[in-house]
Amino acid sequence: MSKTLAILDRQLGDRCCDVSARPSRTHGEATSAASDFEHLAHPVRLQLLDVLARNEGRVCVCDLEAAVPVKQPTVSHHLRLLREAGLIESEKVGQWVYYRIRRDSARALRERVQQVLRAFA
Amino acid sequence: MSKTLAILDRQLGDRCCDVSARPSRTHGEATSAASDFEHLAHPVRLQLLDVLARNEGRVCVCDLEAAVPVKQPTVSHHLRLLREAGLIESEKVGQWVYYRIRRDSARALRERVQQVLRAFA
DNA sequence: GTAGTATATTGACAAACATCGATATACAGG
DNA sequence: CCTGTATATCGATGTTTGTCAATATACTAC
Repeated sequence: MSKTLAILDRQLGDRCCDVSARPSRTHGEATSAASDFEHLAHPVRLQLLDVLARNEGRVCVCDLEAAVPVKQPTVSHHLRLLREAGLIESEKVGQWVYYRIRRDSARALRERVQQVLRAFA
Repeated sequence: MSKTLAILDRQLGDRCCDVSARPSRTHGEATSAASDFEHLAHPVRLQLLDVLARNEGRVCVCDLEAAVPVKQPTVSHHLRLLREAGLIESEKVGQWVYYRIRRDSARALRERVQQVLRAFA
């Protein structure tokens, strides 16, 4: 009766695809969860977040540039993605732009990620 | 003297880019962490893992196909990526192929991910 | 003003990725 | 054998992503 039993009871020669295994989340929910992972799915972005997390509140772009193996426009590109994702914010001071990690967003992200992964392992 | 102080002490007009903010991980380490996230960064893969996690050990491809909004070759494609990542495994039974999640790998993945995210939030 | 520095944006390009139709392979049942 | 079903693979296509040189913008100092 339960969907698990329906699957277990299937024998050789039975019709397949009884469609008893349904996802617990809609595709839309999966898409938004996937976007959390996408933001983290690049080594440069992970390194940028790492540096920002370890240098509270005062890191300019050229410091970040020195920390990763890509050129300045690419650093700006990844910083923009992280900012659009809400994970970092910036403040212009004189000719520099200081970036910092948004701990609240990072924590919320971590909790959403943990919730997804708890269902798998 | 500490790198954090060096950054905080910088004043308007000072030279920027003292390269004092270094990543705590190499680019290689960041690349391997990023690949963990890449495997999870697609809604179809998340839905497949979800169904497999909730239906212990006996889900055939056509059941999975019914659970996601893409065609059968695309399901096979994503299953291959997940298998190559070590997150799932398959067993051929008659004309069907049953997939299951590898709980040990999923748990190891979760722990690596948690370790990365703990550094940010 | 001019010159120099820091950062963002643009535009072009290549590489990677997602998708699917068509086909191949393998198996089951007649 | 042949027919039908389940799954994988191939090949083509369109989309997204990452990268960087060149340029634009904004600021500082003179």
